[in-house]
Amino acid sequence: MRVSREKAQENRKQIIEAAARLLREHGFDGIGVADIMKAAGLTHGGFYRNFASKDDLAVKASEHAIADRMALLKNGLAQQQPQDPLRAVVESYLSSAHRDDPGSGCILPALAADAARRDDPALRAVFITTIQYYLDQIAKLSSASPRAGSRHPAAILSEMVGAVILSRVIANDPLAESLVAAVVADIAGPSPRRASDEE
Amino acid sequence: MRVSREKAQENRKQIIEAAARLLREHGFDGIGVADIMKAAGLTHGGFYRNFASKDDLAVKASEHAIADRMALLKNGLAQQQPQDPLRAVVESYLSSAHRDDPGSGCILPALAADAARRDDPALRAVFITTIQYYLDQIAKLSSASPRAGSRHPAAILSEMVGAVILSRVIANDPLAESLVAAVVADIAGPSPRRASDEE
DNA sequence: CAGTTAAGATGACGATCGTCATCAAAAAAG
DNA sequence: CTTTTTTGATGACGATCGTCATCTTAACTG
Repeated sequence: MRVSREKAQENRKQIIEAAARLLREHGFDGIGVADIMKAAGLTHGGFYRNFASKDDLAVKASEHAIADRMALLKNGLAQQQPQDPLRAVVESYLSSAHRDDPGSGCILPALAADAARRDDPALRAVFITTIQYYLDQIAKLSSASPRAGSRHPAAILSEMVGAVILSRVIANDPLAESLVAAVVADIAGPSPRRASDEE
Repeated sequence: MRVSREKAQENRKQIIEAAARLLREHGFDGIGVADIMKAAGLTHGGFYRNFASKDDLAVKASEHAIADRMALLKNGLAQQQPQDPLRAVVESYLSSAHRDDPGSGCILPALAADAARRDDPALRAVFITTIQYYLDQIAKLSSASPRAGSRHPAAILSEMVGAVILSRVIANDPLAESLVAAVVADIAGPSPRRASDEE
């Protein structure tokens, strides 16, 4: 049952998107090829016409996931134009929306520990690129922030990623909310008064 | 082939220790019961006389792993008596010895992301206890540190855990060393001059 | 329109998964 | 010493794993 080239290309995109979500939710070893294909609305048969291996898909899915996130961050900043962009990014990264939905979130808290266990250079490369991207962004944002660049971007990124991971493992425990609040305040300073009543 | 009670107890300990190492190295879904038993010097047959399930073993192994780490931290501080204990802990946590050997390291960077994906309350409880323990220790240590308690323990712990995870995924890339150095300096301040030439 | 190409469904492969029934054998209990 | 108990080895179960061969079918090529 051959389909049109456009349909085939769309199917391939569906596979990558389903994989991006399911791999982040269940880990590289927590989800199978068949389940990914089913989530994409296909059977497992056509998989190896699209990808060389499951590892290959993992690379493509990770790339797609992080490209999505980069676009989301860029658009968010462009239309919000926050006065403290670093705070805006941290609050978004540590929001319950992000913490409670790893499937559409950043690959670093979701998959970095998994990726560290593989010796797939292509996969590691995606994570190196991702980390470098975040470091650049944080450097740029924190220089435009009230607490101008007082900390190294690597420190801020580590703290953000660690906080998301820890908050996820203790989700539903009151400890989670206090941890997140402490980290937001640590990075962006205490919550500012509303813009209308600034001194 | 029955063995003595002492031998049986020792075997059980071997299983837990092998599991603690292999689970941290390969993740909960990355290693099987048979391989764990083999690493413990046994066959897979006797497993379910010792543990109710693989999940049950994961809980016991995580508990053992963190108890081991707590003892190591306690002993290290007791015999070193560092003048800046928080710095000593951070430097140890971010040392290449720890980063390059997840199998005998802290369960937070190794398994927290994995644990967050399971809805096993017993397993989550181990991680909640572990996090609470670290928060208490950091609170205690940082009040005895030169940079006295200026930051919330949750911020410091998140940063430490995140840094280990990120450094592991980019191991062998020069970025890893600079990230670790930046995080150590961020938490403990710039490397102090030797004690002999303090001002 | 006829011939060719390729996408995807079906189904199977060997391996491995978690789990358990069974059994041999030696330790413990009497 | 005899009997009972229990450890751990053997082996198998159904399910699932990643991967691939085959075939149908329809899109593309000429």
